[in-house]
Amino acid sequence: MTDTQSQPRTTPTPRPGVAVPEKPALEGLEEKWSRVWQAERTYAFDRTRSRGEIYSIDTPPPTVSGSLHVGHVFSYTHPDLIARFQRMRGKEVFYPMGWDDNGLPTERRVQNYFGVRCDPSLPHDPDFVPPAKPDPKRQVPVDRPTFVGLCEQLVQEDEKVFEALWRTLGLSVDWEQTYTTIGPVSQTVSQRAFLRNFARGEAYLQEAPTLWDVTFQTAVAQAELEAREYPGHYHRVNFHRPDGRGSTQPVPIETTRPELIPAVVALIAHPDDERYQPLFGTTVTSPVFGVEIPVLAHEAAEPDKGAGIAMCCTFGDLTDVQWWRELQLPVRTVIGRDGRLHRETPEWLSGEQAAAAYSSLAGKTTFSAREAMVGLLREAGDLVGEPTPTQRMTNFYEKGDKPLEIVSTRQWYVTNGGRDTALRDELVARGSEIDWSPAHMRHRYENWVGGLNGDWLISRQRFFGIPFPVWYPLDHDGEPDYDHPLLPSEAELPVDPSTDAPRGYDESQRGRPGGFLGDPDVMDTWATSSLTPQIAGRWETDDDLFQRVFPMDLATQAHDIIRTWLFSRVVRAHFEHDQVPWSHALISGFVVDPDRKKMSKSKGNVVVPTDVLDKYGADAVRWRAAMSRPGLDSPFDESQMKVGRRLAMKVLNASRFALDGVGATSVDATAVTEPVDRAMLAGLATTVTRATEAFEAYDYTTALEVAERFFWTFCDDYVELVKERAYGARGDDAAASARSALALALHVQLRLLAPFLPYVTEEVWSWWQEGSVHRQPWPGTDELAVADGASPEVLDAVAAALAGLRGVKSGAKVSMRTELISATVTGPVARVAPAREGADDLRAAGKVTGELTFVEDDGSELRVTAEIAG
RNA sequence: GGGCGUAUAGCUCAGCGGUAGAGCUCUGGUCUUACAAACCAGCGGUCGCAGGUUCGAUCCCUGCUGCGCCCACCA
Repeated sequence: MTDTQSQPRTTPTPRPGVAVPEKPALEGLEEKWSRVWQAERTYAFDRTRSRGEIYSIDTPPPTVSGSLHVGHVFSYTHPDLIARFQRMRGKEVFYPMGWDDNGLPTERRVQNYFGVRCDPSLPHDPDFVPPAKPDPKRQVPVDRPTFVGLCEQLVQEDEKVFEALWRTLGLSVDWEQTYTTIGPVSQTVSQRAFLRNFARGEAYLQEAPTLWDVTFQTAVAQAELEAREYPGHYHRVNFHRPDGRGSTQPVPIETTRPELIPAVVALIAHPDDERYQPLFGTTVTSPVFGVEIPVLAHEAAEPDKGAGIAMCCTFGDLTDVQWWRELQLPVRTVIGRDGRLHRETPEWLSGEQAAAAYSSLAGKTTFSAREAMVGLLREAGDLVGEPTPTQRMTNFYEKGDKPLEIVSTRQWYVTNGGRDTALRDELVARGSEIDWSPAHMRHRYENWVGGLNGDWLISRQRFFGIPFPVWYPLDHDGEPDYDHPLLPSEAELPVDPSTDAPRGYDESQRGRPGGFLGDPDVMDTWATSSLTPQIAGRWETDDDLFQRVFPMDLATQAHDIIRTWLFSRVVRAHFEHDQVPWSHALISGFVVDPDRKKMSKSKGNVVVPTDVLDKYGADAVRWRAAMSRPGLDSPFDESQMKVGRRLAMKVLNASRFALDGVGATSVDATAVTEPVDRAMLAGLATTVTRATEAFEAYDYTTALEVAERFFWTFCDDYVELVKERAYGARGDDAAASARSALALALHVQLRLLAPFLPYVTEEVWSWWQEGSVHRQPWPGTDELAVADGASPEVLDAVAAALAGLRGVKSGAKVSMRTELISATVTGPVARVAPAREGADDLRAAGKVTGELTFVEDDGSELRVTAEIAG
């Protein structure tokens, strides 16, 4: 990290024709400088540099079809702060940007925007024109290639908007290094990684009960679940003992989902539950349908829940899946992929009465079927009492609004430790190889990995995604052989099995007995974005680049996607490269509304970033972003934007004073002789050290705080103290000292502030220096060697004394220009002695025309008395 | 129920073993030729509660309480 320290230092040599505007302003700086940066390729990545000289960054590809709020702007600013610091430290920064355009959010947006929906069974219509007036309630069915084309068309528009926003914000991304998650590079990388996972046994195809969203009609993964409160009713329902066996007493159970009674396969109670022990091993019959099912014992049954005996259906919840698997129960599916009960009467309900009852449920949604079933139970006399309302937690797809069902489907999985303890331990251990900011975010990672209960489901029954590079041979009956998939070679990638034929076949054999079937599914977007380091680094297509940037140095993201994006990248890099994908993870918090609620479109509390950027300027917004520390949520408060804007304005004005007001444009180190000047530079050296240490520790907030604090003191105290002298009030030598110190201090401070305020610092730099401030070396204390041996204490003490003089005037309610006939500074020797060294500056700044006396005593602080003229 | 975080001035947050800091707000003042969308000065806190360790705790330990986030919870 320190190997960049030896590069040559710039010195404040003014360019010919220093030009300072009469009235500097913030307006227009974003457009002016982002244009220059693009034209000059200021942030272009030089790929000839070695891995040790490169600093590479993996940032989240934003969902381009999603809506943006200020939280995104904040969290995207954070990696830029680090990127700019590292670049100034001499690192060649690899800072690409990706667009996440693949997946369901884009499909949804296209459906609404064009008023269409995808029907993959339709033949391709190359002349399709979307409806002129989209009607979201009557979406026009379109074929899959057309639908994908519409998606591609729309995301291109979205991506332009995003790039413009990021450019305005001043992200120092190399815009020649962009990727999209649907583009050919991502397709090739995703398919290649998948083929390798498959070859190593890390990816597999399995028919199994799957969490299923009935709205989008796709499987979803554990990481996409969201538990929400959902209203329902407990129904007490009688099961019966078959005639002639033991007691005729009914067996009541409680259920919130009576519509699943036709799918019941067993009643289950805890093995130690004495109430039900006599029933274990016997059978009961279901109400209404009269299906005979066993009563079984299992540890997962909880005696104090409901009636203490549960009805197990295939499948009502994840516990049902566990029972079905462990007790080897049959599958009796009644709910279809559309969330409705099957239209045909299931074969196990063959009895006349059962079939008749089922016919009143067939084809209904779960909601309607539940109502109908309650009616049937009531008629049969098997509903005990009335249903009682309850609120229960139910799993939803995070983007969906109906509870998930569990449907048995064939899906692709990637192992992630959810079913393999050894792998889980390895992946947990990977978390410890990452340096986390803040450190406690590692617990989130470990918590999530430790709690996985199944492998990673990567297939989705959707359209705008990367297809699986897989076909299945069809036997003579036209049945697919899923155990022997046909795979392309890596050289053939990318492939689309819905339009490409596998090797050894031709298109005419698609769907024919003896022919082939393309895998209809696409990969989930996380399956692609889990490979962003490989995509950005051009894994396997540009090995030279890849070895220079991978593994990366930094991953930045907000804490909500540790379980998805962060973890999935670790999984992929673990399998493919046997290492972590980056050494450091910087986790942002959220920007929340003033009531500390998460911003969301539905709550209507979203702050639109373009509004605040227009109103306060990019530097102000970046300042505010930098003030929110890693991992901490931060309430949005518009008044704080003003503070950042004030700082940016102050940089312009103070610079104008130094450069134009007193002509402090160059440095003569030998001229810096005045104690106050040397003290200021000594303080600046301390500031440089502290800001650098903070940045090295990824603590950009502290780096900003120390630089900013120094800058305000510099403006309010130092500049005020030396102003008269710099104008020449005490002769040429004293003025030269002040001017050199001012120029040097400005030169250093512009660079300290450059990562945070890229626009104003660049603007000021351009007034008097060559090149971009963002390509200058980060300041070092060696540049301030002129202050060696000096102590900041002189400036501190003189500034305190000046504050005392101001206090006298403020108390007397007179102008700061008012002259003082006499003044006395009293205090301990440790304060008075340094104050005395700046006596002349103090006299000038405080307008002390008469005697200025210093008195040492035993007091702990400086005290000032003064006599006002007139 | 489990995990993590957090509790400091009206607000947003620093500090973290030696009797509290910043910015914003608020109050009063100043048109001081870099800056009036500025500047100067000031008011404001028994550092969530209860124990413990220590010569001494806002800071360390234990417990409690509040708040936030993540996970689990569909009988």
